[in-house]
Order: sequence, then C-alpha cells, then structure tokens
Amino acid sequence: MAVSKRTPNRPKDAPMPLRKKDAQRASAPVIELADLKDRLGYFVRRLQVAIFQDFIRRLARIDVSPAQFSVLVVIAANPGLSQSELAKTLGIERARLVRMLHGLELRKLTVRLPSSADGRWHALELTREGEKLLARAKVLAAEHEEAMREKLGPERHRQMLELARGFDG
Amino acid sequence: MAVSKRTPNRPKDAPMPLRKKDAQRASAPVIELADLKDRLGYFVRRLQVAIFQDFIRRLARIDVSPAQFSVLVVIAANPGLSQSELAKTLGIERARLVRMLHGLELRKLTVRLPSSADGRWHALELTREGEKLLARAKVLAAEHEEAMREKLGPERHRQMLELARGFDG
DNA sequence: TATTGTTATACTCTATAACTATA
DNA sequence: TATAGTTATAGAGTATAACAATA
Repeated sequence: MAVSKRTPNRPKDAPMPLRKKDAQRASAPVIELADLKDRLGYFVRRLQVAIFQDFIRRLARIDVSPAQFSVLVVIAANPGLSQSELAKTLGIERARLVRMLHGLELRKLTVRLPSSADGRWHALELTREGEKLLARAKVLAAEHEEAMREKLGPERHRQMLELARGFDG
Repeated sequence: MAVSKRTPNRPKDAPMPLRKKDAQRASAPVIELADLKDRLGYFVRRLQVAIFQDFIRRLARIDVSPAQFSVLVVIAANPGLSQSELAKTLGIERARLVRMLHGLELRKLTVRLPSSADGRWHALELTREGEKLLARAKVLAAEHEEAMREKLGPERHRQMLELARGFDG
C-alpha cells in the first residue's frame, strides 16, 4: 500500500499508481517478521495459544478450562493437599486459586475439608461428581492431544513434549 | 497431611498422629502431576510464562511488553502496513491493537498516517523516537534470548526454536 | 454488501496489598 | 512473627458486538 509520508506532494484525489510492492501486498500480503524470527518466546507463545484454543474448544461442552483441568488432575492425584501446595505446583496465584475453587465448589466438583493437622490448611479433594467429570475431561484431553499430534506431526510433537517437559522453572 | 474426611470420628482437639505421608510432605512436598505429564500444552504454557517473565523484567526499564515489542518490530520491517495486516500477522484482535497503538502514539513511538491507496486504511510507521527505542529494545531482547539460551541449554534452545518456528497456525 | 478502524462491554487472568485465623 | 486462606483492587488480555467511514 502507498504511504502518504513518502508521497507528500501528490494531491489526495490524484490517481494512485500502484507500485510493485502495493500489487504484491494486495494479492498476497507477506509480512516480514524480521527480528521475531530469532525470539523463542514469540513462537512458543503462538504455539501455546494454538494448543489452548483447541483444548478450550474441545472441553467447552463440559465447561472445563485448561487451568481448571490442571487443578482437577492434581487434586485427584494428591488428595488432601493444601491450596498453597496446589498453587505453587501449578504456578497459580493463591488469590486466583481461591476464586477458582469457589467456582468448582459451587459446581459440587471439589471440597475444602478442614485439615486436622493444621488448622490453617484446607485439605482438597474431589467429590464423586468431580471424579466423574474429570474422567470425561481426560477422554477429551486425550483426544485433544491426539489432534495436536496430528497437527504438529508425531515426531515434532514427541520432541517438543520431551524438550518442554525437561524444563523446570 | 491428614484429611478430616478420612478420620471423621477423631475429635478435633485430640492429638494428631503424623503419618509417614504427612512427614514427607512437610519436609519435601512432592506433588504428582499425573496426567499433566502427557499434556504438551501444560509444559509449553509453563515454558512460555517463564520466557515472558524474563523478557518483561528485562524490558521493564523501557516499558516495552512482549506484545508491544512484536508490534514495533513488525511495523519497522513493514513500514506502511495497515492495522488489519498487523493484527492478523501477530494474532492480535483489531480492537486490542487500536488501544495499543493509541498508547504507543501517546508516547510518540508510532504514527497512523492516512493511506493514499485506500481511505479506510492507516499506514503505520515508527517515528524517529520509535526507531531509537526499538534499537534499545532489540539489544535488551538479544540479552534476554541469550539468557534463555543459557537457562535452557544451547542445544535445547536451538531445537525448541527450530521446532516451534516450523509450526504455523 | 464488505472492510477498516473505532468504541464499548463483559469476562478472564495477573499482580498487589491488606485482613483473619491459626501456628 | 510467620503462614494459609481470603477479600479487594487495578491493570492487561480476550472475545463480542455495534457503529461510521469508505470501498
């Protein structure tokens, strides 16, 4: 497209001669990423957004977000753990977790039991209903993972999982 | 830690015998990730957050976010492109980009020039000040990338960049 | 009618700080 | 005093819808 700054003396109503660049962009715009090509964060972010979009879409029917899924999975595998432990494990703010658990509790999926070991703690557990929903969520999450494997290619998927898994904090 | 549900008959004020599990968690809590270990999205998300945290911290002194950096880079490499093209390229909502460009324009870093090719378009460009700030940002971003290379290990960094870069949408 | 940029709204997430109760 | 959970707030990001100007 033409840039006024570069043709400041041409009247605005004059016919606009298309330069080669204009014609190219009009039919098949190829935008240069330049320095972003060397930024790992840029590509990891784009990949993460794409993965989450697929996950969110597939688990929309049971209304489970990626964060909620991770919370349900970790509680199920570590019944009785505290909110602080859970928050630290998943990198969620404790304050955020409070509201999240409130929502899950309203849906009768999780419970905060008083810990008999320390009066300040809550022992987190899934309800029977929570376990049943998690079972359904795991099926959908496995389908999501398989879709990602197909989209990325099995070999790239395997390598990425291995590389990302090996990274801790 | 002890879970009340599992010892419902013990009075709350009775002394609490520590089971082995309790003692373990108190000293070195090892929380099981279970199913999350097979979720690429989980690890990619954790990695992306870690990368962004470093980037944000390093570019805080010039007040440039990852999204702002990507916008400045792409405008600089494609002067005169439209907001729609920019938004589509970076996966940013057009409505979001409007507010972002408003902020950058208030800081005299970018300008929206009227396009002489199409009255609906704005031709985006950096100001001289925007170019100067971007130059500084690129230096800090390169330092950030080097830090990531060290943190991940050069080989993992190279492989991840190659794998993630090869993924499109 | 379709597109570009814009405004407005609601919702989620992040980042803080402060408060309570318990230790 | 230190910690666990809670509440409140501000800011950023996402997702929509609707609108005016222009094609």
